[in-house]
Amino acid sequence: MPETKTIRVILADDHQLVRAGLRSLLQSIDNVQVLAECSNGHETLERVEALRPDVLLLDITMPGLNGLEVARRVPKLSPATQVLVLSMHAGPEYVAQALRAGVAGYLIKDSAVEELRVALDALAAGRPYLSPAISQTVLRGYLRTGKAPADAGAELGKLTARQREILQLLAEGHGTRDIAERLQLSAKTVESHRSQLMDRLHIHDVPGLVRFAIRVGLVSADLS
Amino acid sequence: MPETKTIRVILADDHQLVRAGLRSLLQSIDNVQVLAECSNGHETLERVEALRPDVLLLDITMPGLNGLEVARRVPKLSPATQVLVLSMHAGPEYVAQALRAGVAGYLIKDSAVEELRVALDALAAGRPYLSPAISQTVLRGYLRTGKAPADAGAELGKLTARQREILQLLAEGHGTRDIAERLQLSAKTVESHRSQLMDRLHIHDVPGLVRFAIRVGLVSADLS
DNA sequence: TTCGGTCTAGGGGAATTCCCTAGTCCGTTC
DNA sequence: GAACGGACTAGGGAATTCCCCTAGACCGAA
Repeated sequence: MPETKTIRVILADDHQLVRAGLRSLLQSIDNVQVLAECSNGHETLERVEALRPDVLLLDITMPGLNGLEVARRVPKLSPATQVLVLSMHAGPEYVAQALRAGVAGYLIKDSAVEELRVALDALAAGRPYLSPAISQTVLRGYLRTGKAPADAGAELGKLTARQREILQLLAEGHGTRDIAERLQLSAKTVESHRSQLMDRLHIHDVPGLVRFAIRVGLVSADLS
Repeated sequence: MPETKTIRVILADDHQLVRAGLRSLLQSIDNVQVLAECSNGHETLERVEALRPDVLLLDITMPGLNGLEVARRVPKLSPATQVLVLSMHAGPEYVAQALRAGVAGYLIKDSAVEELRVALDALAAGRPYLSPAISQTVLRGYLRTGKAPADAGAELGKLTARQREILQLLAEGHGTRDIAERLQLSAKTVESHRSQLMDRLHIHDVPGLVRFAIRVGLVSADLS
């Protein structure tokens, strides 16, 4: 079926050049009309309320008022507006946060142009849209836990105290034997904990654990 | 004077959507011709060597082979090519790193389209270009310290190109065997590089390397 | 040409990790 | 109060990686 109806879009991204690029891209899609561009959260909310777009294409990382925060407030100002989040991150914690904020679509910045078109059509028709790359991840989380995967901070809460303790020491650069001595444990026990916490976080390499620990603030990147 | 000469550009950015947007934007500038798009470091180097563009428009954050690393290698492959870095960050440490890597231009993603045009013209004419927003910052840094803001990035300069490449892959979570396959090397060679770069950095554990890599911006803590 | 630095890679032993199993303790539930 | 599940502990054995040393090829600089 041909899309006869025009999709009215507001574009919000704090990077002017990226925004201009996206606008140029959107304008090349025939049934899309760009109503406005916004560069910060508050401006976005004003425009949404005034113009009532069909879709708000929204970057998450914006200064002042976060993209997610914007998404949470949109329904009150313009109930018919569907929010399509544009994010750099495919991690389940980011996706989950966005979904909790009530967004109808989640598109990774590393997506094909065709995906953008499909997503816009879906949202305009009232259907949700998730980037294929991430929907698997999220779906796996749903199936396993029966609910949305939590964000990074919450992931940390899923670990036991012992596991957090060992994760931190690990991320600080202490080896298995070292940790075992500090905690008066067998090296084998420390291995068990590491293995178990890796399973819980679904991270199975040490660098990944270190990045996670930094992300959730368990350790800082600038230790000696 | 009218710009009669066409500026031949290669566009490198790992986010497909952003890339498409920029391409669309570039194509709307009349004296610019986009020769190719690249999504990773090695591909970029190949294309640069093969196509010898006037300007390489280069995003810094790319997986596998860092944008700065790409910039460092460009002159050997195509001496006439000017590198125009596209970065989210205006901080002096980022700018300084880029300048040390030999880039001719530094453009913040939050720039006006007109700036992109001006920057391309400048580089094509052999003149350097810095976003006005950052040149103040850098200048202030110079004035205050009397020298380039060295900081963490300087340590990174102590490593060879190969070592930086392997450090990045390591910090991204790739194992020794994995890295060896990607770079078409023996696992033993990768071990050698790791060992040598550890010596140079005086960091002798993987978590420490990961934190270092994050600190200097070689990798981000929030990879999926 | 010589020299130093880089990139490559192997040998061999030490150390660590991975996968599996399993006992103890403790709080919750039926 | 007995059963159950989760947390914490730990070992065996195989696989993998790490560590230290050596060394050839190559290249640019002195």
